Amino acid sequence: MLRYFVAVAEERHFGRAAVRLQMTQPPLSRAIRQLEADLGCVLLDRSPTGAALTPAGTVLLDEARTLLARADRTRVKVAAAAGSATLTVGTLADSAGQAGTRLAAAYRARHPHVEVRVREADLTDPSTGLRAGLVDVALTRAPFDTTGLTTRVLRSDAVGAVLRADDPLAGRDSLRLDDLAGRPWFRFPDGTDPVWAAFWGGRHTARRSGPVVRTAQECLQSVLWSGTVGLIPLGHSLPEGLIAVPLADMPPSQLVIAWNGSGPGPLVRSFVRVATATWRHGEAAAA
Amino acid sequence: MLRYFVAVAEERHFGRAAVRLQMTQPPLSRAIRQLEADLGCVLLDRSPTGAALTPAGTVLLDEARTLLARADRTRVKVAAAAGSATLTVGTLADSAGQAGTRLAAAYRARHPHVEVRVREADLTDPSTGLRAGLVDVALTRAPFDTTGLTTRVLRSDAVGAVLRADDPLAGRDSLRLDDLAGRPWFRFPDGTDPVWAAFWGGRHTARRSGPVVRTAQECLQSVLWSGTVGLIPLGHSLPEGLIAVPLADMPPSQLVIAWNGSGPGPLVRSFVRVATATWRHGEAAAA
DNA sequence: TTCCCCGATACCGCGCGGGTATCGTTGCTG
DNA sequence: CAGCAACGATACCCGCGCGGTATCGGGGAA
Repeated sequence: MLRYFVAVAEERHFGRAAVRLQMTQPPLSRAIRQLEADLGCVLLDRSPTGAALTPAGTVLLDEARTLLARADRTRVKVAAAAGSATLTVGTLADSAGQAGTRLAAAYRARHPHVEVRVREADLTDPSTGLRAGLVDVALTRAPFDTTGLTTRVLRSDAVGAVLRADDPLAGRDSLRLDDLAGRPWFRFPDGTDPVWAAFWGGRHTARRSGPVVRTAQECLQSVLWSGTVGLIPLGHSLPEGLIAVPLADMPPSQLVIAWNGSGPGPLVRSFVRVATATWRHGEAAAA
Repeated sequence: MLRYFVAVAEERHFGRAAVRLQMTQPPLSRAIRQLEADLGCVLLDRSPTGAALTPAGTVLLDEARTLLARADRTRVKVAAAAGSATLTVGTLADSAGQAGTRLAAAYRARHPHVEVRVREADLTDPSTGLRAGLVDVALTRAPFDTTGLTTRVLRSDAVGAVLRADDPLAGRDSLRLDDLAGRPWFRFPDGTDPVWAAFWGGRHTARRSGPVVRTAQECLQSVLWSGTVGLIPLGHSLPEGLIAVPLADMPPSQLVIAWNGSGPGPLVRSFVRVATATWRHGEAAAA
């Protein structure tokens, strides 16, 4: 609230202040009116050319700067008193995409004093790492063993088959798994097959032989080098020479955030919060 | 938020702090957890015997007290810079009831520097007073001429007929206007009859003769002294010897807050806010 | 006089801050 | 040691408020 006022007072312009605050003008106008009602006096003189400070507004601007600065210092002092803090994030190499970058930036901005460690993981790792305490929170893709964990779906992507550009099926705009029958398949790392089998139900996909893939990139390479079937959530960028065709009868792939169910600490709670917000609002902004 | 933390930290007990803050324990617990997530560290050690401050919590308690004190001082300074302020409230003598007392207290608490003037009014006065600028905001009863005004209904009361205890109809638990046919009636002050006539539609109630009443109290006295029909919103306390019987075919009487439609000042906005909250939450609390 | 710019308003949807009901744990006690 | 009481946590619900988009009114400038 006070930040809003400071922005408007410094810009002397509601529109520019809204831009600075990364919001739109109407709610900002309303917020300032509410602040005025709360304090019981007019803070700004509105005019078609902008806004000017009243005497009361001038006083408040000074005080608000002081208060906000002091509040920031308080955050630092409290963090210092709490001692060093560490958060270990487990992540599948490319599962988060560019929103993951925004998440990292947002979280660092909010908790500058927290040392964030990243642990790359394969498909089996996130859940075991969480249970073992090696990882505090994980960004990964469903399905995996969730016993004892709390999860939240961040986004859901349709899955496509990855084909070489010269593949006879490459021109189709939609495929079914049956179209890929007989082609060589890949395997997931040890320990994940049962989960995937359950997830896919009767779909005859997990095989006893074939190359083991841990990430989408390995899966793509496998298409190029081993000629296996490739699967990837749509929207990922593909190497030259590969094409993704939507698979009509594949369940969507879910990007999931997961953490240990029992008593997550403040850092984990905050991380989940920021992550949820990042994917909720951020996806639209990125589009 | 900070007030919540200070309360818990001082009480070292969530339940007692919730009482002090006039709220319940669960949302308070949640708010503290959010604060912890926001700051990225644990502030309180919970135990079955209460809550103890962590080092970070100790630091925050001190800082929070300073910040809150400074914020209070800021309110005062801003109000002083704004100069003296006056709000004139127009009210029908007894229309607000005891919730009006709570409203006055709440508003005074929020704006100690504002001089609130009260202007008693009769049924015609609030709307003319508002338009003339004699009154900033009015608590009155519908209907009245609302052209150029903004109104909000605060509560709605069924209307009853007031009878002397020895009246033949006094034993009934419900009446219709026809039951009162032929009885002497009262008049409203000059200028209100057209509005009331429109409000009541075909109901033959406004008469050319009879005593003029401006408030419910006068209407009651009229019953005692002139033997006229009396009308009153149910729930008001009645003098000895009078009884109110619900009138089935009378529209409910609405307690209304009204103000000048064009650009209400901060004080009026705040008043409307506080009044709305008072009647929304306060009525249940008073029951 | 026309256009344009700025702030205000109207309206909508979702998340959050309130609420109630209930649980798990723990320390006390008979 | 078993039962209980107390405390904080959780689950769930609801209404308000804060965000958004679309649009308006009203002064200045050309």
